[in-house]
Amino acid sequence: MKKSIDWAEANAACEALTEQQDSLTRDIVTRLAEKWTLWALAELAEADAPLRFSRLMERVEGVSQKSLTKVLRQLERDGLVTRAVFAEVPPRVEYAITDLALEMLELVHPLWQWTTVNIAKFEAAHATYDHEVPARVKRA
Amino acid sequence: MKKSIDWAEANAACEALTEQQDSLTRDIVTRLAEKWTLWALAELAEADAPLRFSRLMERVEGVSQKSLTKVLRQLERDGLVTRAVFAEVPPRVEYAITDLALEMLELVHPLWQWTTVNIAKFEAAHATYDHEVPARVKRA
DNA sequence: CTGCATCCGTTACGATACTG
DNA sequence: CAGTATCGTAACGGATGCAG
Repeated sequence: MKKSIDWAEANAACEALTEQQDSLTRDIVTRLAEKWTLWALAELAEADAPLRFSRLMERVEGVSQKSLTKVLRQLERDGLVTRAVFAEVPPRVEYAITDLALEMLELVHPLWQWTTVNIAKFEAAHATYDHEVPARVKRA
Repeated sequence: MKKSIDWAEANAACEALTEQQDSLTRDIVTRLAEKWTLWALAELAEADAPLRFSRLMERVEGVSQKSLTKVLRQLERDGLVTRAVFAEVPPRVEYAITDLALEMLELVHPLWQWTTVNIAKFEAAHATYDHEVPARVKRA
């Protein structure tokens, strides 16, 4: 069960990237954990069809217009969603998830799954933490 | 190659969690992508031995003391690293990665790997994005 | 050596009001 | 309907100085 990562290989892969590519990799992964990104992607994936801005906003419960707009713009820039504007009145804009994003979600899913399965361990860790004295271990 | 996620099942798993557990799951995943968290964990995993604060700080290039301290405290609370204080002079504090964190890294690794392998696609997406008019599609 | 306290600029996010 | 503009709050993260 302990297949342990090959760090030599992993480092080699990292160093094969340009400075810029390495930075971009970091950015992509970081963005995944911004407050609404994963949620929005998951809703688009689950819908399995293009969604209008307002439909998507209903599903991503609690997001503000501003934040959703920003997140979607970023995802579009990253090639993870497509944005289709229809010149109608009233205006219609549809967002859809790309194959690239679907592939990515396939990899994020096991991580999420594992976290939910092991959530008890994290709860336990938090419960026992209080004992520790954060700063000094010192006696009086 | 398109094994697509079973959303019904995924949702069921989510709803089996308490409000608090769901929130904690989100927190854990979110923290993984905070600026230094993954990097610090990876260094501890690669070292495969406890590291002193200053050794770790050398390896996590560019991190400030403040940020590293904060990250390590959080990881300790989450049960992902252990912190051993030795009552010596000068003081020695050693950080080590836990099995829980190693298990987690196993799942994060493929995501990172995939991102580096597909980095060209993201670069391409960014390169072609400029054409789009972010706001109005309007004619003149 | 470890790491807390403080200052400070930047970014994230929400609420509200307004436009095509 | 789908944003943009503006405002205010909060959190992030670096730099520096100090303490045990």
